[in-house]
Amino acid sequence: MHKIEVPNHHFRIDQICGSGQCFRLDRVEDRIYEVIAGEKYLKIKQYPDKTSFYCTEKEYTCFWKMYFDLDVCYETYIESIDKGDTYLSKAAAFGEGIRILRQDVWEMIVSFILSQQNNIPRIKQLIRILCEQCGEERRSPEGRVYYTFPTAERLSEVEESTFREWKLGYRSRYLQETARAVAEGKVRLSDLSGMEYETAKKELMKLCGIGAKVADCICLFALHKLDAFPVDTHIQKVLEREYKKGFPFERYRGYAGVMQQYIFYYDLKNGVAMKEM
DNA sequence: GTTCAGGTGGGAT
DNA sequence: ATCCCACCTGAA
Repeated sequence: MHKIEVPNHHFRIDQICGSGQCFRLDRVEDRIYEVIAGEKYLKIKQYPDKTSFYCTEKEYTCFWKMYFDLDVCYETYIESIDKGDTYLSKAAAFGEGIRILRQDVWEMIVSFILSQQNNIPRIKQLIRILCEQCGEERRSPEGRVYYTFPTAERLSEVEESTFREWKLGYRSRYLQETARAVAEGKVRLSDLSGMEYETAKKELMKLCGIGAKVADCICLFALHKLDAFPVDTHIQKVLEREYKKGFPFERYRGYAGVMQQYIFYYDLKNGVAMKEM
């Protein structure tokens, strides 16, 4: 099996895995991860100093390098952090290997519609059901079975009641209506990446089940609009606790979303650590 | 039994 | 505009 090796410069798969931006990236063995993006499958092995991508040179340069945003230097983002901002400095040091992925728009729309009032394991489970029921079965180079992410056209054919049987709950209607709207071309997904952040966000919010928070997640994790700063209940609490005078969005103009990820990951992992004490 | 988990839509003010 | 609350489900 052909593989590509890259140094781990501000790149940690486990951190990306735990940052909640991707629901189809999983650790399958020690150091080994698998990710499915749209129709594509990739096996990854990450050592302390380097990462092996099990794919061809072409697949790496044309897709995965871009997908993991490996052309961008995240050290620059981290170095720009206000040294007097102890909380953000600690958060960034803790999650320094996080990268903002460039995921598929439709996949993020569905994933974050399902994410509301839901936890990560359950979101993953719901996505797994959708892929197994409506995606296409494929095999990895090593023969592992996986399922592609179902298209809007395919999901628009599914009854709302069927989604409810699959335990999507009240999100069933949102998904049904959004899949239909996208399949009918009411919102043209291919146009979104060319739009400014605010415009793309407004366009996304035309879809049923997509409010400000979900739209920001889609802007950040699919459209790579780094201005997007999704505020969920977790981030809200951190802002109230650590930034009573307001978060310095001006200072991080153009990449506040990267800071959001450091904060989110830091808060999420510390929350778990606290519970285990 | 209650609350909460990475919110949103719809209706009342 | 802003507030309020119902909404599916499963786990603590």
